[in-house]
Amino acid sequence: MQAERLAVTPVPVRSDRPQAERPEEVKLIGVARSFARDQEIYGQGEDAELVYKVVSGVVREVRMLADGRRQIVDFRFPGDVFGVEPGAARQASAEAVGEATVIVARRSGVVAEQPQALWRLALSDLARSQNHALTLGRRTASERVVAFLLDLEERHDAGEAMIELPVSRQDMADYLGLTIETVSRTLTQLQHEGLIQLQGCRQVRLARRQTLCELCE
Amino acid sequence: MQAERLAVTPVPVRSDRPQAERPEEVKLIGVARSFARDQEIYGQGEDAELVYKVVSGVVREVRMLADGRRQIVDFRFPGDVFGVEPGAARQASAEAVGEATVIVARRSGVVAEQPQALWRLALSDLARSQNHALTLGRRTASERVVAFLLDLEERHDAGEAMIELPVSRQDMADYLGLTIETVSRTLTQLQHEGLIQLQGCRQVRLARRQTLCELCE
DNA sequence: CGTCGAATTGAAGTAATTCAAACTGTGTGG
DNA sequence: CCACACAGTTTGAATTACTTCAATTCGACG
Repeated sequence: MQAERLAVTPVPVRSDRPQAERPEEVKLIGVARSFARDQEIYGQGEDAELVYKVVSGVVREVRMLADGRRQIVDFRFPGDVFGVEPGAARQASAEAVGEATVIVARRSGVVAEQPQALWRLALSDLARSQNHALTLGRRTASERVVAFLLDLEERHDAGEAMIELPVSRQDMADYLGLTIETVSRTLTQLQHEGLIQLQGCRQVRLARRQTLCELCE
Repeated sequence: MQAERLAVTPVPVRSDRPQAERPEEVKLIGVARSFARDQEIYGQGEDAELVYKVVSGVVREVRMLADGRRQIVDFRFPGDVFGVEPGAARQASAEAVGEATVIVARRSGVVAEQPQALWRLALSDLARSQNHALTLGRRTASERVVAFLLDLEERHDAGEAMIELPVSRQDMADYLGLTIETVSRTLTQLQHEGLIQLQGCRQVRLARRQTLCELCE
């Protein structure tokens, strides 16, 4: 786990993202740290004095029940800031999905310097979360999977036809409130229906965009 | 729908709520408006230039799918501020659950005067929403209902034994991602297990608190 | 007392889960 | 370079929690 000083954020702004979604970038100046696959960045209940920005890799925010049931509350991609909490204690834990590196900064400093940007961030996270609640509460398995794929594509770098699934089936399942088997079955079913094409288990091409979008209303 | 000028907020702060949850009250100065049962306060897609504070009654925030499936994203009780959005357009609609009166203010004014309080509000709404996602994604029907009852009790005014269910079975169902029948069955089942006592369909007493809490971990 | 919307209860159906087995692909050591 | 091992994924069959559809009951209100 190396640590080095970094000038501001060297992360390219994704150009395809609508401006409303990224109103102003939160700028983090701090130390870079790398985490191994599945390594915990912070844990539920810990002190929430640090905030983070993804440089590379993917991070998942996780809430767990005592018996091990797991809900992934959101994924964080390069450029995303995470770890800002309402109270002193972390409500969720954060883990590196694969190898990931993040910039770490003190919460207090960022709050003092960029209150506006942090507020916007909280509001857009809230909107995302409420959307997620709609998915979890009212959509069927295939609607959930399609919603996830479309969200991925929207947050994805380029407009390439082939998008990379950055997370395992288990992570998809824990994000979508399903089991790994249901996710897998749903993907192959979508493929049979000609709505997507899978290439290995980590590459998807979305076909018939229109139909896919309609599936999520 | 009467409208009159109101001095600051005449709403009593709930004393039982932990301080961390209500770090600083957002103060709204504005016009009071009353809404009839099921009346829309604002609709999905409308311009989000106003913010609201509940004076009396209960408000639900609703997201809908095209075919009518409905997810209640949160309930707002007296003292709660709602309607602050990340963008220009409303992501959800808000409706009065029963007769309700709210204070209305311009977003821009509140943002200018109380950025800090609004930020805290957004963060605590986010925490609530992520918790809700855990419930919707990973909890069973009885766990969901118990979680709802405990949340209600926590937000409830006094420490009275009997708590009033402020919403219909349909609203509970749409909040918990269940059907009205499942909610009803679950409540009677909890009663048979001696975990709650129902008095009519709007009054509940929580018994065996410890066991109830353990059900939600 | 009768009416009407809301809630409860019952029976049948189903989407998703669970349990179990087979497959795939990737890295490792012979 | 091939064979093996192993983790992740896919597929299958049986089960189940929740839904759906259909009555029935409750309770507030004229």
